[in-house]
Amino acid sequence: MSIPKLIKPTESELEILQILWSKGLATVREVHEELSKTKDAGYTTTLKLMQIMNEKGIVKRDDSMRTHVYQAAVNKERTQKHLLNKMIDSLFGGSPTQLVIQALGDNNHKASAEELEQIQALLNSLKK
Amino acid sequence: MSIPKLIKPTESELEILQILWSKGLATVREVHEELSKTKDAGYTTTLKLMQIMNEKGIVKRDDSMRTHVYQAAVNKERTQKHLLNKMIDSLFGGSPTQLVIQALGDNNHKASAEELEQIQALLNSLKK
DNA sequence: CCGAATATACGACCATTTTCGTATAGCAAA
DNA sequence: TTTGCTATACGAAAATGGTCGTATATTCGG
Repeated sequence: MSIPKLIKPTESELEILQILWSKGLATVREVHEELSKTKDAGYTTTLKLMQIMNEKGIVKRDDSMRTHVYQAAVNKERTQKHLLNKMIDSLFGGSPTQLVIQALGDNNHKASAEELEQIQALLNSLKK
Repeated sequence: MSIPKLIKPTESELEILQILWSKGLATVREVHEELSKTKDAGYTTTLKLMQIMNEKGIVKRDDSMRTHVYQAAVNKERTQKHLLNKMIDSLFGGSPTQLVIQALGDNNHKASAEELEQIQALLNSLKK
């Protein structure tokens, strides 16, 4: 069994990963278009980033065509969990509860009744 | 009215902030001693970090004595919330629920029965 | 008063991340 | 085939974060 490697994507890499996670497969141009909506950077910048991510093994690419096709090489949930753990340790003294409380009390991202039920269900299963 | 400025502490700065939040007031040496428990860096490194944090306004210091006394200049809860929001947006598609689920399902940081109750209480109050 | 201990200030170095200019090649329409 | 668009490759500058050496000042014990 292969231990999931320690991945620590940078800010920019995370932005690209998000796009790849949602698209599945994408070319540099597609990623760049998407990125341009919220960010202002040149095409070659995006290209370089993705090339480096490829070297790091964060993404995979099919370069059999002239236009290369990329996809994420790291698991979304695992990456989320990993970064979340880091935040729990570095910002919440190792207590996920504190984090959860802050997250739920967040007024910018209100949770819907439906979502609350979802959490309730999880909570119930944890209580046992 | 002045909106609290956007703070984005680095990893190292966060470590120092944690110590300052717990101690209230502390000298560079005290912070350094504490830091040394988990990290291996020279005294002047810690000093420099804290000097920079002072310039950035992340910490305040009283330099009326030879040995300066530092304290955090940013609010703990607000900083937590701010960084949490960033993570929710950048990694969980804006859904705090997804984050909460990941956090509660974390096996590295198991929540105690007591903590679960705490979350339950919060959940109850949110449901109304 | 002298020297050791301890404090801050400051500059420099190094690694990493981010940025982009430029070179070069494929491709397709005229 | 020539022109123009689009692609990748590559190198290098710029920005950032972290590290520490060294200089200098203060304090205190003797």
